[in-house]
Amino acid sequence: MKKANFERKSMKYPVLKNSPIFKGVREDELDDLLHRSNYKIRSYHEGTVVALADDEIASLMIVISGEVRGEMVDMTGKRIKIEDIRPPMALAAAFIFGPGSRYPVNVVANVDSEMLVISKGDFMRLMQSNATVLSNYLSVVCSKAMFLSGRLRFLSFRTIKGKLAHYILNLPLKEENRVTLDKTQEQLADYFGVTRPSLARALASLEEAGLINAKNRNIKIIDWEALIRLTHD
Amino acid sequence: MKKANFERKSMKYPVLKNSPIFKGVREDELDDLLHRSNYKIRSYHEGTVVALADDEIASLMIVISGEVRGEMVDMTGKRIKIEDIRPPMALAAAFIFGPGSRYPVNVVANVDSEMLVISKGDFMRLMQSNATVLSNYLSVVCSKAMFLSGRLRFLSFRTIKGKLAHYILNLPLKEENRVTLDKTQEQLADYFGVTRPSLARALASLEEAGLINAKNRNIKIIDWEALIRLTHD
DNA sequence: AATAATTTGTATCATATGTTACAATAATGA
DNA sequence: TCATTATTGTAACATATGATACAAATTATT
Repeated sequence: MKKANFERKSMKYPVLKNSPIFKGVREDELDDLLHRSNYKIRSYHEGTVVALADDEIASLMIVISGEVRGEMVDMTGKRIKIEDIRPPMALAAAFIFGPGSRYPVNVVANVDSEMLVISKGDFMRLMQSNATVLSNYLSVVCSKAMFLSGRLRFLSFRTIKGKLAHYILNLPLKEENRVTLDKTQEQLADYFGVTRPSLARALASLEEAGLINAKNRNIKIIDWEALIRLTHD
Repeated sequence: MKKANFERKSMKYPVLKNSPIFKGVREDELDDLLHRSNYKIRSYHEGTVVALADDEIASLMIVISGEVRGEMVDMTGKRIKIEDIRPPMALAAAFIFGPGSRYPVNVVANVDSEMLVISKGDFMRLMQSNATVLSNYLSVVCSKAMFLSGRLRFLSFRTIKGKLAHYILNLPLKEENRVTLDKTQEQLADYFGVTRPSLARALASLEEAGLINAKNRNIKIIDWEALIRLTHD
């Protein structure tokens, strides 16, 4: 027996169902929305430029296939990769509707890639016509703002011990007074924006001061009060 | 002759016309929008709590009259003021629609104040029905994200000289190679998150190294290349 | 012009962190 | 099990910055 009878017309870009912006929209509805939104598909060969830093942001662009990267170029021409963006994520989603919004970095295709492109105006109309998309997009932008705000507060701790205390206190408790670091010291140091030996020193210092017991990545919290105090410097 | 003939029904809250969220909406339209949005007015006496840190954000709140402040309370009970919020600004506007969004700080009335309150759901419907409000709000949130992102990048400069170089290079040119600092060293140091003497030292150091000539707040840029190089550390 | 209040320039000292290097330990794979 | 690699613990030193203090210079006010 052929399955054809049970098949419905498949989505053009099924990956969009999982995108932060379109998730929760019914398939047929999504097809319809897109169709009315004047979307375009643009293809980029490996290594070609998708957008240049300081280019004005004219559209919402979502990676459909392949992979692109954001990168900065310093004076000497050296490239610094910022992040990879894979399907079904969008470029600079939280910046699109800012006044005079421009791409903060260069965007280059890591491999042959396709982007779904919807102009700002069309996308705004799309949000007006579909509450789910509006809600999704607001969630994306607000999340980004919250993330950035949190990161900013985190970096505003002066000392490494302060950052470390904050980090430890926000780790999930394994058991009574025990947490486990989820990154290597190397990764943690990078996350903190400090060097690895300095981080190790801070850990040792917390232990020497009797605030914690650190055995490999397992940490037993001894003095909660003092740890909390460190996050208030 | 009486003026009454020429008077039209005045707006209930004219201050809203200048709010980032409602600006550009015609008066009668705004009245109508508000009326359909189930808005409420809440009054707060001086010193009373408008919202507590970690309270869930249930509504958009706009200061109509008076003044409120965001403040953190540290362990010892000491209060640290974050910012004052005056009419017609909103509370935590960029956080409202984040998943599980909560107030990041306590909000307290500085003086007797009134707040316009619209529930998240009602405000979202309002945005769907009015393109100007939608556009305004998106602009507010995206601007915030851009601001935070820029601030983050700024703070990621390790050295004070790096921050200073970046700051100087982004100042508007008065004339050929000349810029003017728009803040006192005190304010600048605060903005950089460093101490005032350290900032002065950094300035002196740049001058001694021959990158700039600093006379009071007037700065003459001598070595553009070297300044730019400092922003790439 | 005289005086007061801010703002700026410096100095000294303590400390946190970066830098580099190497050994010790743990994790991984043959 | 052994060997290899990755991770962690420390050390020594240089440097940037914080903290504090005070004098000089500038700006505001009378």
